Amino acid sequence: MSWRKEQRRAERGYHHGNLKEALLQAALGLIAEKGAAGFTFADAARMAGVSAAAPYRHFRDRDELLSSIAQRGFEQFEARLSAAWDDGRPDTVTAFERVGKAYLAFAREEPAFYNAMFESGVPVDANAALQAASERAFNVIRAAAERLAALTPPGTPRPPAMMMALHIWSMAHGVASLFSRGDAARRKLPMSPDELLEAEVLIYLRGLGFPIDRRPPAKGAQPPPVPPEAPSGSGVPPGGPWGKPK
Amino acid sequence: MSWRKEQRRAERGYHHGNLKEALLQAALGLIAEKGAAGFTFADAARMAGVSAAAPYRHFRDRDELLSSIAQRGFEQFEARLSAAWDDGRPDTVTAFERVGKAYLAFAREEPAFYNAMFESGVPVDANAALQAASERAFNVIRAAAERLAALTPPGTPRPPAMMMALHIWSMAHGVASLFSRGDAARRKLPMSPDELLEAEVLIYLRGLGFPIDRRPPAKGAQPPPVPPEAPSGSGVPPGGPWGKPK
DNA sequence: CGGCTCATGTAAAGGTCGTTCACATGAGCT
DNA sequence: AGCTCATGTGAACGACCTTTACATGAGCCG
Repeated sequence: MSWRKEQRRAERGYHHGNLKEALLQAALGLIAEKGAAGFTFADAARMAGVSAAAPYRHFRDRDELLSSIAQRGFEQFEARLSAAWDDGRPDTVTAFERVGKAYLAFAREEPAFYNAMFESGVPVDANAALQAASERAFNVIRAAAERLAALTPPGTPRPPAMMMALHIWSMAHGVASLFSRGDAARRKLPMSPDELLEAEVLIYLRGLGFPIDRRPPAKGAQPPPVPPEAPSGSGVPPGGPWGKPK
Repeated sequence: MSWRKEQRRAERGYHHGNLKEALLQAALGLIAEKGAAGFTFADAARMAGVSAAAPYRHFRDRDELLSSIAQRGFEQFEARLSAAWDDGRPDTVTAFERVGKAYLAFAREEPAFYNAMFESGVPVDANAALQAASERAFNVIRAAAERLAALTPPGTPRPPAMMMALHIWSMAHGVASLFSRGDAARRKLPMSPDELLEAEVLIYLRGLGFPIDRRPPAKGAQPPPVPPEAPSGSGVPPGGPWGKPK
């Protein structure tokens, strides 16, 4: 079994050259497989082909590696939410919906990052950079909420954007955490997490007075979902995010 | 250091007498202190005054202890949600709100249970009893949603109760998980988690067509009778869940 | 009352981890 | 060519999880 290590050594020499990056990648894979709790520093080192002590040249301890991953996660998260938001194009509500979907997509497609960010026990304030990254990601939601709040139809009280942002975040995180990942996904559901979240957000927005028409996740092209920022006078249209009344 | 063990032995004899229960209690305390990840089987044994191997007479392994705790947690959770629901008294909406508060209160007051139930990585289906307990707890929310759905004002489409229940659960879990516990609570908020969730649920319910007046837990009842509910010190000022429009 | 049995506890040992420390290596600069 | 310092190694420590062989004694049976 030792030839393996010798071979590695032969291949890459005494110095790895890019160990820090290799460790981050290895950890990412391991977390995706076994969760942040199951991931071990030693495994990451083995996977990178170095001794168990080597990682300590690049990370103070296991927790620092974990919080580095969480930080990167928040950065990618911000990028994806930003892209989804696309500065509110083509219209605010549609873009807002897209952000919600992007949230779930990230949780689903990047389980390792999501795990490190929200389920690993790494405190948000473990690290200034981590905290900053986390806030930048949240600020995407916050900015979107700001724009949405500014659109409240006349006659309706305008909700604080911060509160809206927190609400949306809690919905997205709740759905992702309960129904959309790992063993949590084993709960039997009458609909997909995406549909669940979409309906939830639409109902919520309607509760705020937004004129939301019925339009689940369907793609069947209807008229432009919401005419560009023109609050139609209609109250609560028939139908609803969940389909036809019974 | 060994006199300690000897003394324990002297106090209680070779056989502990109630080790299983003692281990559960010890684990509960340790989880509350250091989280499910930080809790160790050995520590629990030490705390109960037995050798490290003794717990294996009562639990197959560490995970089984954890899932036992999760199961008990779901049982107590169900009890508290049921009590809060109180079969919909005095009126459905008020009782529903109370369930939401009870959810957060449980997450806050029983961090060890909540941790074991939702954040420990124990899969819900690790154990048939665990899964059953989890479903019973959810069924309280589901039953409440059912009653609420039956109340939808005429002319409004009736949402599926199951979906409502899942929405409410995701909101409560999202708020609890992000803002109401441990280091997550370190995020700075413009309002308390309780207020946040309450506003969120009210807005959601309004989105479903419920005639929610713009003032959550207040006592001065308007159309819906809200007699003597404890004001619960909610700091939500008049003017709706979010305050006055600007 | 005496003895048997089996649930319950103990000690010891093997394996894995996280972490530290003294030492080895070699890449890059002078 | 030689020096230096970042980077990697191996060995060692203590803690944990888990298994195994053995010890204890509570409860039952005759």
